[in-house]
Amino acid sequence: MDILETRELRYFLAVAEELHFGRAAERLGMAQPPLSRAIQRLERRLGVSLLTRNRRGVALTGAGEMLLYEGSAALDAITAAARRARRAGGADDPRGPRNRLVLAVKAASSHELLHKLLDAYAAEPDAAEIDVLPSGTCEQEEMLRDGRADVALMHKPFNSLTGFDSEELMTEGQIAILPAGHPLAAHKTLSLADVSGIPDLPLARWSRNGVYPPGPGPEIHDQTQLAQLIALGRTVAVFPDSARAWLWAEHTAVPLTDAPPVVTHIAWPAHSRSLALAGLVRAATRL
Amino acid sequence: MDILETRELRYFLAVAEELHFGRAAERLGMAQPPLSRAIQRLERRLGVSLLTRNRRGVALTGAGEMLLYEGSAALDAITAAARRARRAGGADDPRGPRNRLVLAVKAASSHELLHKLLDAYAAEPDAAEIDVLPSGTCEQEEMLRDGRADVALMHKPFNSLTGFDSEELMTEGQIAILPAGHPLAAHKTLSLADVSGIPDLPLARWSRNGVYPPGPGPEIHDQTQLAQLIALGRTVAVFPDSARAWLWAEHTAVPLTDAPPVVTHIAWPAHSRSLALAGLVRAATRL
DNA sequence: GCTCGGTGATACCTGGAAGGTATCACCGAG
DNA sequence: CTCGGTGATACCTTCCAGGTATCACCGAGC
Repeated sequence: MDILETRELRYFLAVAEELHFGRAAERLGMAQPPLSRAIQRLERRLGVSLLTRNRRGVALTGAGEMLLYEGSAALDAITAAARRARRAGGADDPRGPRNRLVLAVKAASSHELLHKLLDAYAAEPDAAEIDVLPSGTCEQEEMLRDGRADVALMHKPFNSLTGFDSEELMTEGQIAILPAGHPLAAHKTLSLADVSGIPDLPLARWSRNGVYPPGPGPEIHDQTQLAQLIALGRTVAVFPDSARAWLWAEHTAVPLTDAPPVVTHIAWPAHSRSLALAGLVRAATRL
Repeated sequence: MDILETRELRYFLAVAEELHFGRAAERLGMAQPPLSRAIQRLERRLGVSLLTRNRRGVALTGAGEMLLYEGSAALDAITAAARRARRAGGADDPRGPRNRLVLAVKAASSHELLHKLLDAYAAEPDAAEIDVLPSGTCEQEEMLRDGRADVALMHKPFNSLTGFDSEELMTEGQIAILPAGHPLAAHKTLSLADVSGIPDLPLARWSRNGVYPPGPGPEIHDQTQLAQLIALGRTVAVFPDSARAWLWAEHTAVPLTDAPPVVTHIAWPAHSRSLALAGLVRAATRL
């Protein structure tokens, strides 16, 4: 029943995502025929057909869709197990096995809360070492799932907390960051509608999992680039209040009245049972 | 990095649980030498030592403990993926792929709520078929995790809901079920202390994952056996209020004043995204 | 209609890994 | 000092994963 090898799962996921045996094989660094055979074997073993091969490509069956969903989670769990075991044994640490915890934080988020958290935790007795791992926009969930991180700072409503345990740390409003010279910068407050429909100032677009939302605004790769584009009067961006910390003289921050508040949580996989993690969470809730 | 094959993981878990290569190999249906080699290979590949082999057996290192924890979850996720894919494809259903949902319920729990739930859901348009899967005491969590079930009725505080999403359905008090002739049966109410310290009437013991808690009372395998033992005046048991449904004439139910209330939840894996499941949960919350 | 490009499947071969048996090396208990 | 019990090693066999060459199929062109 559990005759599903990691390798087969990896192969299937590649095909299910590419919907093309040739490209999937290339991505896996192998030839196409063994890949076809592996999938056939898997289908035979499971007793269901996962893909329909018709003219012009491949489509997923119901069972295939199910295996794609559940299988990605399972593969994440496996790589997480391997990674966490390696870390616990100090495999990537020349100083040998020590108590450490990897904390994922959005690269663009405020340093203030993070500093307070790290200081508070470092003061605890038997504090583990914390590796701070900067992550892309909304990448923290994936990092927790596949074991690159043990705990993360997440921002509702941008991150989804399903499957994780979490504690609320902080709530803040959002601001629009405008070029200082722009007429709208003179306002005391703005609404989302005010900043989303400006013809000469399109909203900046952040990538999410490598994909950019559609729209006229520029595609943003990092915070410095964004800051520059705003300073040049080319775009406007919406950020949590704490972004004020990195504003330039050429920027103006205006509070948004109707933007949803951003709630920062500390979150971790629900099954975690680590003392170091418990200590960090305790320190966080005491902030 | 994710070079951790399912087979290797299964092998390691067997050794980690048995702490003995010979017994683990027997359990896996293989000879001991290839098992030893497989574990060595795994340790070399991960770059950490998982077990310390000293005189008189085997012990887990820190990395080994981590892999035991995370690895069991990962193996569950894999078997769940395989099982759910098989089910979605109708592999074990001669009538072919159809929309079904497996609901795990504690075998001894009340039929009343279950009936109402199934009836309410069956009335929905496009209702999937529900397979009701009776489970042992507190086995529902495991069944959700390894894919034998898609959704479960759980009873707080007996079941842990960590890692699952859930909705509360019902709260009830607990009762002591006594032989009708026993002096205590005359009381209007009792406390936990009253029923746990009776010399001639030791508390019945249910198995949990095949293990029985220590105590003088008889080991119970099923509800009928328990009912008989109570009727014979040999034991007493504590149950949620709804157990009144199956009492015999020789039994007397007495409410417990200080027993924690039992809350029935409908629970499912947090990552589930099935329409049928959503419908069932909707029907459940409307009860 | 026929070819052509692109798809996945099949045939066949080969190297390596997984598993089995026999045996060793080690150590603690008598 | 042996003996029982442990895990490790040596060596062999089998089988499967992967590679190359090729086929079978189909839709789009000319």
